[in-house]
Amino acid sequence: MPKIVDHDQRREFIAGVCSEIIAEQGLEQATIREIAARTGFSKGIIEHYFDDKDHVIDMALAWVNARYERRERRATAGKAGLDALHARLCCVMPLTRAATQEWKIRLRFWSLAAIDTQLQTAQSERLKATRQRFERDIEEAVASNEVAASVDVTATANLLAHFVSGVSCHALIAPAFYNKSYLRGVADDVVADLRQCRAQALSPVKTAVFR
Amino acid sequence: MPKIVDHDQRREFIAGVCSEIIAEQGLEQATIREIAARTGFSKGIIEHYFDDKDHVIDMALAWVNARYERRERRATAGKAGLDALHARLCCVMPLTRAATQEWKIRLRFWSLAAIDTQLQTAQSERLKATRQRFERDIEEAVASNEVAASVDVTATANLLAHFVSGVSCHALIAPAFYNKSYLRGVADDVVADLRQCRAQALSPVKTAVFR
Amino acid sequence: MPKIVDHDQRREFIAGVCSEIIAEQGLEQATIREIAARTGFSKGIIEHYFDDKDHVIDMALAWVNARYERRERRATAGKAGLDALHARLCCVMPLTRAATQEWKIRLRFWSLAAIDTQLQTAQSERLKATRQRFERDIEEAVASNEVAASVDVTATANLLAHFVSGVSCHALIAPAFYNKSYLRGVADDVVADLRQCRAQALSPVKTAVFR
Amino acid sequence: MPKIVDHDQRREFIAGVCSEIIAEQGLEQATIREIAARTGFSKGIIEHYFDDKDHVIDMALAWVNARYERRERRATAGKAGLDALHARLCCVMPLTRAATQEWKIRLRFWSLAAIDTQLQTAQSERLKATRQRFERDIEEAVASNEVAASVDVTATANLLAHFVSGVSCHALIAPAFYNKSYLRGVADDVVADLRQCRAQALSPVKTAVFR
DNA sequence: TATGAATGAGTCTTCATTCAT
DNA sequence: TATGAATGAAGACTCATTCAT
Repeated sequence: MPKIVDHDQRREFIAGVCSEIIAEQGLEQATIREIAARTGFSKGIIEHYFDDKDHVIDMALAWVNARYERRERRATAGKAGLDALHARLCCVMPLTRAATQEWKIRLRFWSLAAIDTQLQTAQSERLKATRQRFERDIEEAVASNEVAASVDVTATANLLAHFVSGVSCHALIAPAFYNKSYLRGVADDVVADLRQCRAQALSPVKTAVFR
Repeated sequence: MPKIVDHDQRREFIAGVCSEIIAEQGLEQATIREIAARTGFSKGIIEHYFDDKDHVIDMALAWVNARYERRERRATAGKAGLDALHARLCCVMPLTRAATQEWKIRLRFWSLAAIDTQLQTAQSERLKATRQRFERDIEEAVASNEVAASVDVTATANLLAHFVSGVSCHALIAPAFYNKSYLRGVADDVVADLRQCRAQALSPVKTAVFR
Repeated sequence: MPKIVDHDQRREFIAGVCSEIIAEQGLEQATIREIAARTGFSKGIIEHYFDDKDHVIDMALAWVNARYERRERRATAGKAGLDALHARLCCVMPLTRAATQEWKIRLRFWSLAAIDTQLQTAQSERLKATRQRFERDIEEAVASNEVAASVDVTATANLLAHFVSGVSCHALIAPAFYNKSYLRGVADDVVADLRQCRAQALSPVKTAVFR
Repeated sequence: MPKIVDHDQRREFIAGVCSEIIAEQGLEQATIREIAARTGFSKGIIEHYFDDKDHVIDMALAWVNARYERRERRATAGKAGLDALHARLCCVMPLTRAATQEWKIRLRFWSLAAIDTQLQTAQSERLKATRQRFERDIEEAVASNEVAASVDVTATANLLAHFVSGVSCHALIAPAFYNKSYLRGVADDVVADLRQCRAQALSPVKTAVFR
């Protein structure tokens, strides 16, 4: 019998290394050769566990996404409403090495999806899921009277998603200016503003932004 | 007797074609060969006018940025305050073929800058300039009493920048959902919310978001 | 206690599957991988029963030849003279799926032997054996007075061999034109013409062709 | 201006070298590397003149076919009827180095066409053209009373084609037995037998073979 | 006996770049 | 100024073969 190898486990390992390369050196440098060198395997072994290079890349993206979701679940476990929302924001934004790595990869795949219609489905699905998690948080906040019922949940969730994507992108390309302290500040502010909605009992506005 | 050729003009032409390729087919497809084929020039001519391929790419980015700024200046000419801000937002967001093309290219270069520190300077400079234009608009709006003086101009400008980047990215990868009508809607809402600040005479909050 | 396996039987099975691949997809596609996949065995098992890939290929050719001879013996059993000859012709020509498969493989190995002197010995031996079977048929036909004694047996056997190889090759590359009905027709004609030799009592000519 | 190179001429040169490799070492050895080495060019230059490897191979086959036809035209120039037929037979059969080379290549492509339906069209077209040239010769022979009018022209042309293909194949794999002297002998015999048809005024038979 | 993990050589192809003309 | 000939490096992929288990 041959050496027993857990294919999934090894695939995961390779995918993880590949995602590191993508984050550090770029998608173009994620060559079979580089992946082999970094994993310590030979070039051929990569093909042994994957159909082709695209398969490795796809798995690397999936690996990153899975890791992010695991992290987000851990960060929001036991929390609800604005608390959960705050944790979620802090988990997405590039506040840790892992989150920064994820954004570098995400940005690259967005730039691919922007050009290739075929890739848009997967990316927009993920976007939708993110927005829905925000919606759930806000709904909980409304239910627990943390936020005024007049708030447009969907519009606000969308705005939050746009805001968090934008600030994260900006943090990647101007990390000195949009540093961790800045990121934490805007996360606090955003949640605080949402909470204030209840206190001031404002008339309902569509987006609840800049109100 | 050599043929008289306007070098700058030709460089601009080539840079423009190159930026089209980047937007349509991706940075990797912007090969000397492809650029030569699309421009109708021979391969050698390309490197005759440019140092090397990177030079062409750099010029393509510059060309796109220049075109954007020209467009923005035209769109905001004669406007001030929230009017100018609204025009600026509508000009940046992927509401036209040109703006969409620009975002595709911008996104790609952001994904490069996220990895390569050397490229961050140029990108963050541009980001700063964008924020400053927003600041000027808001300051004008405050001066003309369109917006409450209590607003934190810099924080709001930053938020606007984050928001517009985020929504533009999302529009690229989920164009059906975040379509032109959606984009115009959020632009209207954002400006309307800012204006409402004055009417309700709210207590000052730091970010003026989700208040 | 090791599993009891009939080596020869398994080798035969693998060789048969390999010959199928060669006939359907070509010699180049007859890779260890493909053979393993088609047989259901693992890659290692193939080389366990064979020295190396060439060994498998050689056995595949042998397997095809053996199958052909078995088929020919059955087809000519109890027959003699022109009857046997006719049966032999019909058995060789690509009139059945099996015969067609055999010709595809034969053609490929001929094209190898044409280049590699080492392979010519085996192939020319087989050619000689075929010719000799034709000679025996004709001798019997002469003995039983089916064919004129003046016929040059060896020359005629050679001609028959050339003819049958040529028409079979042509049937492989122009199957619509040189179809089964055509093949049966020329087999009938050839035998009929040989028989007519006796009736017309022609003066002996060397090749007895086109006379 | 760049060095002036006649593309067609260079393509022809490369195709010729490629056909040599195919004939001497086999189609599989006709790699870009080998072609480059034999031509003295670098690997890249091959791609410069051809779309891809298949293009080179296709051109090599075309080159061989063209050379053959040129040779056949020269050999039959000024001849007609059985004279032309004899010249044609001697030109096709592997009596010269060139003709032998051609058969090695032809055999290989036949073995491909036998498997790949797509390739059959071209090959069967060439087969048809060959048969038609034989038909023309025979018709001329009939017209000039060299051959009995009772001969079935098409059937005889087909038979000649089968015969010449078969004997050529056999000469490739058993060159010692079916040597040049043998080939010339059967060519003479076949033509002589056709001529005798007239002399003996035989009753018409369908194939005029072995009569 | 059997499996499949692992390796490395070889193939086609693409590309930036240099340079002779 | 302009062309494209020529080179060589690098990439993905396929495959036979070896070997540990």
